[in-house]
Formats: sequence, structure tokens, C-alpha cells
Amino acid sequence: MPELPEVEVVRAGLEPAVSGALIASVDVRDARALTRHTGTGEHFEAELTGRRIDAAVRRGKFLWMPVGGEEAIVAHLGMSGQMLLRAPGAPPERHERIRIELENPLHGSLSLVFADQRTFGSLAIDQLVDTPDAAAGGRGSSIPRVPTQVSHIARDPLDPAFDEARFRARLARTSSGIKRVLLDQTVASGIGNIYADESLWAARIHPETAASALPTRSVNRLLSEVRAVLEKALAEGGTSFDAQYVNVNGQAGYFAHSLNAYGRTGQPCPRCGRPIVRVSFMNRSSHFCPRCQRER
DNA sequence: GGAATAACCTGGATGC
DNA sequence: TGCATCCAGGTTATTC
Repeated sequence: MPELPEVEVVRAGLEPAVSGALIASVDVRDARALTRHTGTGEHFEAELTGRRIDAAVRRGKFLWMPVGGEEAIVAHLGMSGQMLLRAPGAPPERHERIRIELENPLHGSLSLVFADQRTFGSLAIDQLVDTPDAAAGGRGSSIPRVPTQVSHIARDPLDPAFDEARFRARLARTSSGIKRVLLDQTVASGIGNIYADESLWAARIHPETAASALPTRSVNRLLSEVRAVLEKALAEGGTSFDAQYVNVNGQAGYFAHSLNAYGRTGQPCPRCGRPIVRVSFMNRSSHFCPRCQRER
């Protein structure tokens, strides 16, 4: 499932291909991939054709490509979205929704394909607005602007402008379980179910612990572990369980081999040997070690 | 206003 | 072999 490391791998792969590229044509093959776009498929195609992409930028799980100073193509991969770079005329991908033909001054002709099995992901054209803190909108650009659809999302923990004081304040004033808070993209972006479980395991914190009950040292340790887990996953190319997550060339990441808690139900905790347990949580699952991560 | 929950969606895995 | 059901989970609208 694409979380921060997976989306960053995609962004880094797109950057050299799309920066400075002219959009030669756009083909919307399935309008369900435009759920966040306010216009029709025809509008999406007409608005983008002939425009030039400036960069590939990311905040949390959102990705955007500015086209001119006022607008951007916003992409969210949802659960199964893929951004693939293909040679012009390459056969359609399985679950291909949108194809954008590019003319890059350095790399020549390229096809940017948006494929998505479960159709939770989408592309959209969106207005850019100034960031409230005047810092860069996200990784990949120094310009302090973000799409309106991303403006309510907090910065991610790997962002140099991440507001730690605001993060601590949000935790201190909510009695919700810490995992629920970690998944709230307005508190800290980029963390999904996999990296929430891994970070809490590393910090030895039970996922149902009230956020406001965490002592300062636990919050410090958690934030440190969140960053360590995200950086390690990024270095290993992200987490791939099946063909749902791949980079722009269709290759899988290796972090699935480094997981300590997520998806390891019944297997021994790498720290103490007690079996990892799985509990139902918010229509999904939580994985943790009942010995290392005791509920307070 | 904050918190919790349901709905959206597809295909692989599992059970009968 | 074929059909039904379950499960995966990010975001957002709805409900409490």
C-alpha cells in the first residue's frame, strides 16, 4: 500500500522524466480515475495538452506536478495506484486509467501511465495556494505553494519544516488511541497502517494507548522511530507485498523483508519471541507484540 | 467541534 | 470446478 516511502520512490523516479516535459496529449480511459477532479475527462485532457510540467513534488502520500505557476496535476495513489513510465506506443497496462504522452527535452518521448486496480487513487487539476509557514510545499520543490487539496494535510515527519511542537500539542490534547492519531494525516502525513504498526512496535507503545497519556520521552521515542522506519523503508525501495506497489519502472521494493510486526500474525516477535497478535481496528488490522507493547 | 464509523472499490484467497 | 464470502486499507462524508 503506497505510504510515504513508496510515494517518494515514485516521485524520485518521475522527477527526471517529467521536469521540463511538454504534455503532448492526454487520454482519459476511465473517468473513475478523476474522482478528485472537478471537471470531465474531456476537460482534463484539454486543460493539460500543450502545457509544461515544472517538477514532481510530494507531501505525505500526495504527489503533484506543477504546470505553470498557478495549477498542478495532483495525484493520490490510494491503495493500488501506480505511476509508470513507458516507451511511446507501449501496450496498455492492466487497469490503465489515464495515459499522458510527454516530450522531454533531454529524454525524448515518454508515456506516463496512471494504472489503478481498486480505483481509490485519482488524478486532478488543482489550484496552487501559498503555504501558511512560507516553507517549501513539499519534497521536490523549493516553491512555497501546495494544491488546495493538499493544504489541509500536515507536513510529513521527514520534511525539514515539520512542526514538532504542533505534533506534540495535537497528541497532548486528544484521548484517542495513538495509532488512530498517527493515521490522521492532519497530525502528521505519510503514515499508513504498515508504518504505524512498525513505528509503534519499535517504540514499544501499544496502539490503543491514549495519545494524551504518553509521557514526553515516549513521544520523543515514537517520533524518532517513525522517522527511522520511514527512512529505512525509503532506502529499501518501499514495501511490496504483491504487484500493487511498484516504482515507475514496475519494480518492487524490499522493505517487506524488514517488517517486525505488520502482517506477522502468530510469528515470534523479533525482540522477545512472543507471537505477534492481530486485532481488528478501524475496518482494518493492527499488529503488535503483547509483551513488548503492553497497554497502560 | 471532536471522535467514531461506514462507504467506496477490485481481485486474490479461502471455504463449501 | 464453481460460487460465495472475506479481506486488504486511504480518504471522506456522515453520524453521534
